Amino acid sequence: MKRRKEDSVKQSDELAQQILAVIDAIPYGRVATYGQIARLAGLPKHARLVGYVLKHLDAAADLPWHRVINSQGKISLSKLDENGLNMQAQKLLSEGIAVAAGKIDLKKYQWH
DNA sequence: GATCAGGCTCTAA
DNA sequence: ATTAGAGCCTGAT
Repeated sequence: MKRRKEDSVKQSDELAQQILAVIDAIPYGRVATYGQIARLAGLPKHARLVGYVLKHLDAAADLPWHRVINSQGKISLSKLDENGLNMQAQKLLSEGIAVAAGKIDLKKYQWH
């Protein structure tokens, strides 16, 4: 992360902003992959950063982080609720997105 | 600065 | 279809 001095400050902040903006734009009933989000945000190779940002900055924001999955259509997190079920999968299911064995059919639900 | 780790991705086996 | 290894980049120590 070394850039021109003028950018260095807002750089990281903007990256997060862009990422969040893209995620926020994911429509109901649709999902997107980390890589896709990174690309749309203008960050072709920062798929991991997307995950990182979400993990740390989702609490207060009302972002549909559950609509973000990896390129294989799987859920990477293993956050479980009191019933031992995957929270993300539940949110997706309640939006009408089919989740079979932790996997989602990208052909049908991926956002373009 | 040098190092490490991470909700990833791509390709090959 | 699943797994393993290498690549990429950033934020945190």
